[in-house]
Amino acid sequence: MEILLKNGSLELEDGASCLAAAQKISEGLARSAVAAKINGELCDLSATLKAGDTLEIVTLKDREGLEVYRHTCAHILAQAVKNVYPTCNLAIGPVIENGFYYDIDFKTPITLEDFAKIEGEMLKIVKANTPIERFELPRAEAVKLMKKYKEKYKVELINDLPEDAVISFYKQGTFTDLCRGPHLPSTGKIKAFKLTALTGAYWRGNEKNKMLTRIYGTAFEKKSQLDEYLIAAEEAKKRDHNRLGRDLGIFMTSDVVGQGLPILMPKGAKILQILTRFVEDEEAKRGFMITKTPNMAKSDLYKISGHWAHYRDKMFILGEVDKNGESPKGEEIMALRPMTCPFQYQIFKNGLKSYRDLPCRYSETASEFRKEASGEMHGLIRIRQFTLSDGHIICTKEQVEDEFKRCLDLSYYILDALGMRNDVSFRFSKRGKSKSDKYIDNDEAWNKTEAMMKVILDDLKLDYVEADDEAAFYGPKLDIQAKNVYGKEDTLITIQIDFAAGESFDMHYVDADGVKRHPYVIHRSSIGCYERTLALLIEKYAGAFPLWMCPVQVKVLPITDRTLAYAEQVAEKLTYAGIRCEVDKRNEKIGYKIREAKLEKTPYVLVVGDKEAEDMTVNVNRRGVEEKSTVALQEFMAKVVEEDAKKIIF
RNA sequence: GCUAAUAUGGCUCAGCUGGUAGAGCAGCUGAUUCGUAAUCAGCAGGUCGCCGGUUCGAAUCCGGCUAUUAGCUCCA
Repeated sequence: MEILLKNGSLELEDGASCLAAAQKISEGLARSAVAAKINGELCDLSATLKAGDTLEIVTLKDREGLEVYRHTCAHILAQAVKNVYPTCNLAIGPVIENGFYYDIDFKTPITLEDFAKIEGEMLKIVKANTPIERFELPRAEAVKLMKKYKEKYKVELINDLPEDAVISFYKQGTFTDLCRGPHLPSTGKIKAFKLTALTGAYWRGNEKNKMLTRIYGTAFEKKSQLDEYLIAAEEAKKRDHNRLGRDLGIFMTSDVVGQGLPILMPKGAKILQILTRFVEDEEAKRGFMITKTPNMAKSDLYKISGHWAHYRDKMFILGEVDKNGESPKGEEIMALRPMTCPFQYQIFKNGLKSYRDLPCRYSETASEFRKEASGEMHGLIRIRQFTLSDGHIICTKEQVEDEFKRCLDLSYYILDALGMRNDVSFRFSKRGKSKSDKYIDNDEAWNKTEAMMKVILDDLKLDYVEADDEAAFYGPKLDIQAKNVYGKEDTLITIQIDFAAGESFDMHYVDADGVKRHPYVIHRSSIGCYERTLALLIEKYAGAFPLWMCPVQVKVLPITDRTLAYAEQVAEKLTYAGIRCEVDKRNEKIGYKIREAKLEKTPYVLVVGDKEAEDMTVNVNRRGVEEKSTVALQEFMAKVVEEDAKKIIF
């Protein structure tokens, strides 16, 4: 029979396997093959071919090949765990970005110390080089088999498979696991693996279900690649803002202040001030009106906005309330604001608006408060009080598209200045099919707004992923996502269209035809949450920020006390020119001072000695540049001022 | 909130199976006045996160709380 390849064709015996095909092409290919694709479908190497099939051999060079490899490793982990702890129950064991995990229900909890034992058992399974065989069963038989092995989670999985699903199993020696596959032909193919973490995870991702034990691991083709990966992961941790930010004196936390309440120290506060001024000025240039609204309000406001019904458990409430959110004593209840929207709406409602007043663009550097669950806090990324560049554009239906695009343009501009434009991805966060009570109940509004946003996003040719059940309680969002050093993704910036607020807040404007109409609202952030953005900046630059956002741009180091006066004179001139600088006045050797200034990642270090003092020059050490140069102080100042204004990203 | 781990001077960490704390860096003092990533010496600094329990005796064992970290859930 004839089999089609990417380039050319192959003559094989009837019923030949993919592996046989690979062997016919070359022995080398057969050795490196891990799976195959028949007519584009990923399958085992043992899968048989039919005349006319298109065949592609998958190796570890392919992403899918590595996934098959890691998935097989997950099965080896499962088998090893079953060997060591026969009473445990297996749940699921998928491949993830950098490896795999397996969720397991242990009768008695295991610890990290048990990893050695499990890894040892895995090694035995690999060394035994057991063949891995696929077989299929009808549903009833499949359930029976898993019941025999007392795998209750697998039984549940089988029962939830669609009616027409093929139910397949993989058997390696005495171990059999429910799995769609494909897998490697035998366990001996695994060369380098390691178990990396031990955590908990809810069965089926639902917090109402039992929490299982999740074992994370990874596997590579070669030991050297595994080592490289582990070292890279260690290196990434050194950039972790939560460590670096503290080391560099950017922020701290205090037990007595509380969880999720970071304290920004002078350097961190300075960076935020620089970013805030930049953003507020840019917003003003783009027609935003700055507002300053209260940090708290009566529950009455949140009842109108829907927060009281949909968001109350995440709010800090001042005063005693019952489970319906009412004061048992009939007192006035205040709450810290989790968002700025309802406050800015009050400004719009102040006085009758004409269509000529629209779009009405409000923005504010707002402190917001959200009672995140205790386990959810993380450094500066997830906190309970944060500063959001929060704004609302109140406009006509016709203006929505243009205003939305302007919001995105502003965010692009800011991301460019931060050097982060290429670090983000886009998510269209919809309610989608999910209709839980966490969303405002208005199908028409949801459908209409989601459709409207999709048209805009498609028109912008944005490369976005759609995500159901990720919307805000009041509407869909365009989320601009960024990843931290651990690869965990968070929302940096969000732009949202709200179609219901006009009506629920009774906002209106008088249109050209004299009719009162409800406006549309765009909720948006330009730079996102300052603390979170700062966290990602620390990690991106490993603390070596672009000049314009450095809390200390220049450090002046006198060589001896003789030139201290000159150093101070230099610093005074720099400060007067708007350059942020410090003088290291300590009586230390110049090498010592340079070392410290460099560890602090100061962009410019100026060494001043007798020579420099004599002719009003400075010896310039640029961060990351080996050569040093002596230039006139005036010249240096002009250069730094220019560089600062340009917001050059290095 | 859940599953786990961790908590020792400002920082990084030692302190084995319970006998009552130690180093390096930082700090302070003195000497040194030095030309590009750590000058030398001395001093000081800790009720071992907090509260309770077991014990003749707890940094060490047990419980509770607080905080931190990874993950789950959630999310700007």
